[in-house]
Amino acid sequence: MKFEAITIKDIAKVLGLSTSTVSRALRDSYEISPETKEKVLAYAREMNYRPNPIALSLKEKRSSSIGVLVAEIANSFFSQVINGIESVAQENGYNVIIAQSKENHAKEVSALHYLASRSVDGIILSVSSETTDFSVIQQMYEKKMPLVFFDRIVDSIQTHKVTVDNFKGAYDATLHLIKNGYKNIACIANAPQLSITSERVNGYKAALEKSKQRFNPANLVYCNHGGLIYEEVEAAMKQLLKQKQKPDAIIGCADKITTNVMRYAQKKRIAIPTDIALIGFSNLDLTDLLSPSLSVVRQPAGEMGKMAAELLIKMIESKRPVSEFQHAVLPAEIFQRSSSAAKKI
Amino acid sequence: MKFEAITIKDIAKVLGLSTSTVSRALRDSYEISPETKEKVLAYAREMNYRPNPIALSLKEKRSSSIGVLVAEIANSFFSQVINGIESVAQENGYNVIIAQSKENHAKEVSALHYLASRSVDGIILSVSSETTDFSVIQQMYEKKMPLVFFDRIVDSIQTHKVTVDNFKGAYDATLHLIKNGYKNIACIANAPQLSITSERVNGYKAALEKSKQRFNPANLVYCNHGGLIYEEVEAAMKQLLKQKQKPDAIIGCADKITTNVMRYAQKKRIAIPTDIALIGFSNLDLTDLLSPSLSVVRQPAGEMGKMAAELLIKMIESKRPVSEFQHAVLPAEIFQRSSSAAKKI
DNA sequence: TTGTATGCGTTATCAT
DNA sequence: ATGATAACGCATACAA
Repeated sequence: MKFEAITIKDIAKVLGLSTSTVSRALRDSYEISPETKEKVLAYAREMNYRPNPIALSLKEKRSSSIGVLVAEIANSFFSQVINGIESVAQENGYNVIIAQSKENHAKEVSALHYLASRSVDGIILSVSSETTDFSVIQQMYEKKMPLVFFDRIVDSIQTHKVTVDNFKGAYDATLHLIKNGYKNIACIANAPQLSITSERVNGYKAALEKSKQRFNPANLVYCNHGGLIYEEVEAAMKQLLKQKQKPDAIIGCADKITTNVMRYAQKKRIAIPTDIALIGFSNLDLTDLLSPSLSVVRQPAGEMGKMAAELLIKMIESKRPVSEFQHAVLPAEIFQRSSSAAKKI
Repeated sequence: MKFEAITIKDIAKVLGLSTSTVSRALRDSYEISPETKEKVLAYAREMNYRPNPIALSLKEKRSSSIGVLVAEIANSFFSQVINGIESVAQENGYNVIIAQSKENHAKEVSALHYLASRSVDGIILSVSSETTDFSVIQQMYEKKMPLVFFDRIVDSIQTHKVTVDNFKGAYDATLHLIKNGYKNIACIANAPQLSITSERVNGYKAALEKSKQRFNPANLVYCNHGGLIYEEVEAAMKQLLKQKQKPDAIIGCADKITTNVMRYAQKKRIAIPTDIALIGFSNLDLTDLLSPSLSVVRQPAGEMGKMAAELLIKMIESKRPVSEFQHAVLPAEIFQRSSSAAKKI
């Protein structure tokens, strides 16, 4: 049997006061005499009184908790985002409830219902790579659930959004390869329906165009599960490498795609970057140590989380419906390893 | 203004029934006539009625949420553990509330108070590397808050514990180096007050002893912040390398220590394993791709999380106080990269 | 079979 | 300056 926490009622009984008096004393109301106030405060401190947040939630019709929906917690990008969210939430007296979709639409829907049924005050989310049907999200939006998208956004829903400059990240990465003499650059992208995918692919294409390299559609392969499954990336690599004109470099458009390309290269004894160069989006801790095999496009994940949490909390706490929605676009950073150390370029 | 969810009272009013009848009909009570039941259920379904979990919590004195306290969410080991916890929690109708200590005792204490004040039904935790004073945890324990420790446990508190076989992990790792001909193996360990630290250090010492190698105290350095700060590991490396008898191999006893040793080696242009070998505890995704620079001791993090969550939920839901506490010890796995692929040894 | 009343912990409103 | 009461949404002991 669990320890019963002390309540206002307990304090009232012991001190021979009414619950309302105690409540007011604790909230430092002006209409309570200094002596009573002192007495109540002293006793409350002594007994380590803490207001019951659940009772408070019931009364205030808010739970002081925000839901976070990501594809996969055990993914460095998402865990870094959650890290940022948690720190801001904590500062503002909110708690963070985590749910994951595992890149699966059905799980995503059930997780959203789950969060809503937990009466979170708002939700920060990144849609699963599988999702093409946004009706559940749309529904929550219409029911005025405060939402903030990050990374993988839904264009058709008008709310705060936080993303990185995916276009520029991919553009810079491609240009980086071109400048280093690569002439036949392939791109393994995430699921085509994701906003981040088209942005990155467009950056890739734009860099080719600007450098007068022709875009070859055979050099662009999509991974519908975001590279989560190794076999998916393996198939993509096989497809790319069976061409007569084999690519001499690859852009990996997601964490998992990048690492699975490396895994494939290792398995097939393809040397990076001797046989083929690789630059990838990745937020893994070690990626800057991996070179010379790899250059890395790193997303400011913690910052994204913080910003998303700030926007959401502002949204929750504003009395009137928000009229102006922000779309914050943060810069990605490209890291390249020189002979000595990883350096930002 | 947020959408107002439908309540039992609303249903009762529309259907001309009392709230208790509706409540009972929804819970499929035997004392309600089939017709009434049908009517209520149909309307509830139509209106997409969901019971308010907060009201339920207030009534039942349980929140159906479990708190998780880790050092750092954005650490692959912890995020993998959280991943496991979340999946089990979800299955059992619990939600997961995250808090992090950042390896700081003051933050740890405040996070614990925070979770308790959020009236979680139980807490899964791994103590911060800084912590030497367990009085707050002890207090919660005495107040019957269900607790499950994982990884970094507190021996003096009698409750369920989930750890990996740290002794054997370090023992095997050391033996692995010895078998490969290393003669002067150093160990960079975590904070000395952590349970995992002494276990790993003991495994290291035992392997040396068994192989008739003398343990040299100068070859053992502790990192009080768990290697979280790069400078800490840098200092440890400098200390080790300034000896006349420089070590020819290093065991890194934590994720961050391992990667920061690599970072140091890279910075100082020390080749791994040519100049010095390294085997480290690490749960990073890429570590098995890093070789030949590194062998890795990997912890079954997801499993630990699942097991911890199962134990905690069982504990929460058992009516009587638990009499027998489990201490589950899971095996660690050592990975070594051969010329072609990472293989488990 | 159904309805009424009470309580979970808190605060706001209305007395006194 | 303080107390009594109602309300948040739900479940349940007790009446009818």
